[in-house]
Amino acid sequence: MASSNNHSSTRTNTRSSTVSRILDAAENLFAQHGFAETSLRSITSQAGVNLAAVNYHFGSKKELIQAVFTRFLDPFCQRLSERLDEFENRGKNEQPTLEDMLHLLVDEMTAVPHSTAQLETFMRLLALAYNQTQGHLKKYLELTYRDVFERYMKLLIGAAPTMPAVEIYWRINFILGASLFTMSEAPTLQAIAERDYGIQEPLESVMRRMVPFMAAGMRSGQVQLGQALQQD
Amino acid sequence: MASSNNHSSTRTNTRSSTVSRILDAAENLFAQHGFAETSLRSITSQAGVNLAAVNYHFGSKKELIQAVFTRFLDPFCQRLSERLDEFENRGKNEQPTLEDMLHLLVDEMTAVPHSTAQLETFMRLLALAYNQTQGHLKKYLELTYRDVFERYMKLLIGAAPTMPAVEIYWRINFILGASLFTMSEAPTLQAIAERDYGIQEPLESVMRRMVPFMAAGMRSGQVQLGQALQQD
DNA sequence: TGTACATCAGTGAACGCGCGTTCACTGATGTAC
DNA sequence: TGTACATCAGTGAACGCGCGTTCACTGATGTAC
Repeated sequence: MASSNNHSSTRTNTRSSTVSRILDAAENLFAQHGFAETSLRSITSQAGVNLAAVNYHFGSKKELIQAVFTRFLDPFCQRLSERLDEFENRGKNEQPTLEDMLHLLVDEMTAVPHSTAQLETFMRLLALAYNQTQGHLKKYLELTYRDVFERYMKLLIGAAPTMPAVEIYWRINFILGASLFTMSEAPTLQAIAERDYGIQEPLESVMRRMVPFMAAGMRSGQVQLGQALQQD
Repeated sequence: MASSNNHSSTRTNTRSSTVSRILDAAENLFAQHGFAETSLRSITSQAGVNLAAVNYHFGSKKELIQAVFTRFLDPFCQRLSERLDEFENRGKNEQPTLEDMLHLLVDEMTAVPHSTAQLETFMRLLALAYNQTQGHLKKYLELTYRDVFERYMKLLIGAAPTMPAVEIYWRINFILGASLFTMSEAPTLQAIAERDYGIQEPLESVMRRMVPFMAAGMRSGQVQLGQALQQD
């Protein structure tokens, strides 16, 4: 059934809402229960379509999972790539700072989804994908989006303070982990924050909170002459 | 079958190696493939025991999963609790620092497992457990280990710099996320570090790298009179 | 304009498979008298 | 010391269930002549 997969892009009648209904339902159910724990029956019944429609339109459950990610990541990487073009073309003395690079990600992640709820949902999916140990999904994502990822990393390393490359490497992973966790657990964490501190804030605001934390972590141990107290 | 579960602790003949063989196999396979993706058949065949032995000794797959966590977390929390006693009894002017509190966790986590490999395995399991959305596991862990967790948090907050409580709350979650991610992905990340930078280091060393990063992140934006450059 | 055919989205029912769990059973060990 | 019984760990085979996938089919729409 892999060949019939092509129809959905060649024949993009807006009436083929079945495809997007399936994607919507899959996105939410996967985020709530995980990939293995979500059955095609629960997806198709929530979407109000026939069970066989998933295999008809996507070929298999695997390919449906990939399609859910593609729908978010394609426009995200497209936008990110354009912003990276601009950064790369800047002169030597107007290179982006660490904070610029971090805010850039927040900007583009919040730009793609239709709602805050959808952003939270997708962050959960990203974290789930990362936690998959030996699945097809991780390989698929690495392969598909490697180019943009590597361009971003190059600029980020350029903005990082001078220190051994391996130290930068580890700190970038600390940042990545903090982001994935915070955003994928956002709804839970926000609820606790509201209950315990009475403070209600949108996900984007939480993401902005991460920037000074991460920038300071990256710069830790680095002697900053004259600018020790103005770094965020 | 829940009642037959009690035997394994009352009758602790060392010959009941079936139980620990099952736990060993389950620990590794769960970490490699996730809970839902690991069948009892694969666990029992790797352990070299009969399929029905899991239900006989543990009652159900759910309870096996919980037992895997208990085996690590019980001694860990026991040790941690004793260290917390000591910290809590200290005088006002010898309170533990942020770094003390972070190193404390590293100390006790590395003390429990038999090998580095087992530590990595267990960190994967912890991250998997956290990523479970609405499972029995998260509730079970929260309920069972809440007390020690809350005592640790109280001391950590006491060691944190003066800033709005909600800011501390978010930053602690950033730390938690960075830790879970780094440690659960440790084998992969270590392999990349060795390939790209030729540096081979044990997991404990990576965990120690996190301490200054996190401490600096926690203190970001905080004015540090006179001690600005000696904080790690 | 009318007819024949091809293409497509979508359907209903069934398929085989692997899963967690159950159950009657065996054999070894410990205990009571 | 010997016998009867209870308790326990472990077993082999089967159970029913939910899963992803398949397949023959329908009906609507587009195209060729």
